[in-house]
Amino acid sequence: MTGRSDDRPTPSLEDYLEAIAELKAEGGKATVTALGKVIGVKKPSVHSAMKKLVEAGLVTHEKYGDVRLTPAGARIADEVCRRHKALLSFLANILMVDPTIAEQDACKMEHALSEESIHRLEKYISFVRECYPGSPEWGDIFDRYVDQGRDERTIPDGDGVRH
Amino acid sequence: MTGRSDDRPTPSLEDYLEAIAELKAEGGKATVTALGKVIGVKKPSVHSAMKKLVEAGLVTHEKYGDVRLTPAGARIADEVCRRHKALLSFLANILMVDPTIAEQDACKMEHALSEESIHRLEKYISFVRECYPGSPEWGDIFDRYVDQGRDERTIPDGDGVRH
DNA sequence: ACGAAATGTAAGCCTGGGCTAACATTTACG
DNA sequence: CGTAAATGTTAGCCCAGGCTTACATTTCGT
Repeated sequence: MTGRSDDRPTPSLEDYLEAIAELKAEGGKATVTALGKVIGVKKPSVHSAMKKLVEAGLVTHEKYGDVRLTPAGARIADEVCRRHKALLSFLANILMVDPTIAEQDACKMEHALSEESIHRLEKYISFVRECYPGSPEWGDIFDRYVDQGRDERTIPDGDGVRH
Repeated sequence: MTGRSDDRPTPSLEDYLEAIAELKAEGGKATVTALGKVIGVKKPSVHSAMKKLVEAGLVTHEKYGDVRLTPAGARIADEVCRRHKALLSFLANILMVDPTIAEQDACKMEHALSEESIHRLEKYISFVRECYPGSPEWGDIFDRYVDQGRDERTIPDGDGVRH
């Protein structure tokens, strides 16, 4: 009863599924070279990854053709994308981490979080959004807090992190 | 200017460093078998990991002796531990994920987050703690929100996850 | 429509990080 | 104090997931 099909593909394979979905979403074809560029690996690496995904029944890939997600593959790709979006939103909009770094971190964390945690994170994000509707102060307040260590009054707490 | 010594050991090696620190903290010796039990691997795996950590100058390990962190190793172990604690605190205390799952997720994510994100996460945690000092309502409100999809009024969102 | 450029595939290598089986050393107990 | 149990080490294997190099197929431009 822990969580449904928690037999996730490996992080690497999840990345490939995500990239395939991404390319399709942009109206393009998921070719071996395109995937290689998106993910940052060489063509033969993509090829062998596709072999594994085909075996797992997550994509179809005819010789010299493009790659397509099966329903099962699409479902997983959506899941990964959902995790990515939630993490990115939290990092960028709530923690207000630099967008580039937030993106990098989301890419890595999206493979590490359980379904339960992501579920609650999504809820938390919308909860915060609804409880502080469009509050423009929020960013400033938290930003000052991060830089100074306290809200208004400056009382150094000496935790060593300074920057 | 991106981030200091961002040449982290691999996730696996970070786990070993963390475990060594943990064992010491509990007043024990970091032996090969103890490490194997903590991390969940066999002795030879520990052994070869230690070889790498010795090469990297992060631990000392004399033949048939116990393992000790060098200053550099201790510094990294502390960092990892800091990341772990921040993530665990966020998951367990703010998202209120089940403690066991929170612990598992923290273990995996602690290798994925950048220094910048962890820094801001730590600040966020104390910020929330200070802004909602001991509010016992908080947990209930958010909990209901998670289960119901809205704050007070019940508007099911049908996302299928139920538990 | 044919050959060059782009694209896809195959074979084989490397590294990280596990494992087992076998051997070495140390520890502890009768 | 000597031997069995515990502990540590070595050698050699496996898998994931990259890589290069070489070869196959398709696409395109003239």
